[in-house]
Amino acid sequence: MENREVARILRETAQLLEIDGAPIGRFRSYEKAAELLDNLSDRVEELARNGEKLTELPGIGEGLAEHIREILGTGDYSLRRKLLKKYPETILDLLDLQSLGPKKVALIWKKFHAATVEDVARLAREGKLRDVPGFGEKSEQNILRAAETFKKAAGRFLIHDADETAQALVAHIEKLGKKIGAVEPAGSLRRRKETIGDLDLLLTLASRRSKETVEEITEHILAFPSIEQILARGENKISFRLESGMQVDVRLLEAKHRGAALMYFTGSKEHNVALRSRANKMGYTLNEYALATLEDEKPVASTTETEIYKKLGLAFIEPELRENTGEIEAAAKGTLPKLIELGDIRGDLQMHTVASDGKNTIEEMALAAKQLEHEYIAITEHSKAVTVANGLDEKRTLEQIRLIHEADKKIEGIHLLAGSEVDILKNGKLDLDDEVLAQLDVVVVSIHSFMNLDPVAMTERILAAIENPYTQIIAHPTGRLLLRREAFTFDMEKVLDAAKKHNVAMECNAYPDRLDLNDVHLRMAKERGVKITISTDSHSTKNLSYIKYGVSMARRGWIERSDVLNALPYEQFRKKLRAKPGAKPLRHPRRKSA
DNA sequence: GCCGTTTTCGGCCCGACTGTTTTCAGTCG
Repeated sequence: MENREVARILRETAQLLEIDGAPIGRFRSYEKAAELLDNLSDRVEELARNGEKLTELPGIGEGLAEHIREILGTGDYSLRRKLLKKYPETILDLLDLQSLGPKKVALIWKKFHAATVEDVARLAREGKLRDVPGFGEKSEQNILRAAETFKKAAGRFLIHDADETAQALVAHIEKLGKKIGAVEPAGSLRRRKETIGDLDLLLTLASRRSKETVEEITEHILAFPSIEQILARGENKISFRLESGMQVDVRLLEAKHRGAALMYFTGSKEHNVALRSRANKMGYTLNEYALATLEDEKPVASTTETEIYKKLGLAFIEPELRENTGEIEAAAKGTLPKLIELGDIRGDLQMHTVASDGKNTIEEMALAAKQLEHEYIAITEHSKAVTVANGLDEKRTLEQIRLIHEADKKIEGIHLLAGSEVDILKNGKLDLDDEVLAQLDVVVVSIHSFMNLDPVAMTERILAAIENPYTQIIAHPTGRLLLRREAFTFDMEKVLDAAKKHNVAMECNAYPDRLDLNDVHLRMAKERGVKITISTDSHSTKNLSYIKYGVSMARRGWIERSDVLNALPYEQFRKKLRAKPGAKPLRHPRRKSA
């Protein structure tokens, strides 16, 4: 059983307990256990099987250890089942409705036995909810709107959609000119998570807060086109929903609070909770305004994040690391990684041209990559098994190799490598003959079919591909498509161990729909010394800039420059890439002037 | 249900906003 499945059962139990009116700490324990498992790189099933003490995990005591064992053993949990006899499972959907929380959901259930979004929406439409204490006409309207949104979308967005929206909003707000200070995204966008729920923007006022300026700023922000609904409008916060369904929160703050606010609203929630607990132990209290002494609430740091971390005895923690997965301990010990940066990237090792399913030619891709200051790229068309993408067979691949090498001679300032994104067939064999594989400069392999194999067969399939002596890089290893398709299930640990053994690199695919490997897997790879490549999988020149999303995912995975093959200069990169059978030593590389 | 530099009992992050309740509970992030 996967960690996230155990976590889901625990989280649902927590929600049901909360609706059931359990004491705050009890359901919090279940919530915390679920968070822990979601972020654990070890499989809890393995830990339990190897007789490891689950109680050594923070927040897991005798009770929860026993519950987790029950879940692993039976696939379900008796308390959850018991609660689900009392409440229908759909009641959990109601918690997703804005303005409804556990208390109100419990009231609605008690009075009407309504437990689906549709039922509650009908009660609201019929004006029956206003008789419940704590509800009124406004609440009914809010519930109706929330029910609409619930139907429309799961409410999460890809990082580049959020990025674009944030840029447009920042540009709009910056038209206020000198009336404001900085406008900057916080929240999960600043942490560079792969999907974003709400957009958090922090607006620093240019001078002391006054009613008139706040009013003027608010009016201007709310004139942003494509606002669908205003959710809140206070002196500190404006919330609205865009037509895309994305919710935006803009916080207005004074410059002296900027560091504390940035920290607070960047999160993650788990990181903040841990920081506040640390602050408490050190005699401080931390909120969105300042770090202050517990004794007399005297502020000691608030303007920059760096000074607040410093007062807490911590090095500055990059936003991508703020998930409470060991970064605070590392910051205290001074052992934080020096994360890879966009500027470290020297090449891009996966892209397509018009020969398969790309939009641009070899030359166009090369020139666009040169603009991004890449030193080298690999052109990697699909192989013949991917018929929908016009994959290349052996003959066309050989011709493509010739064309790439020809273009390489013509184009100055960038090395062009002849690659292929070779399909891993159902049985683990590669989709091109060895003679052709031998002639490629870069062999990237990946799965595009039979994605629902059982975990054992899928693991065997990928291991077979790794053991193939021509394989150099496994592309988008888990096959997930964000918000659309779950990852394949296989034994990542075995795969990574094999990759290490055979010097096969694992890709961090930078395409915003993929971002695969993810942060947790990248960290597992790093711990084993497996090399990483960060590539865009571009299908047009425009996609080449997606490399930044791959870099931020790598940063979330604690990856440093030395872990990444395509952060190496050209010649070193070619030397470090897995050597193929019969490969001649690299002929004296022609010096390419940049 | 967990946990301890105040603690083996009693608290569990904390402040802003909304709507309705005329003094505050519930929700949200």
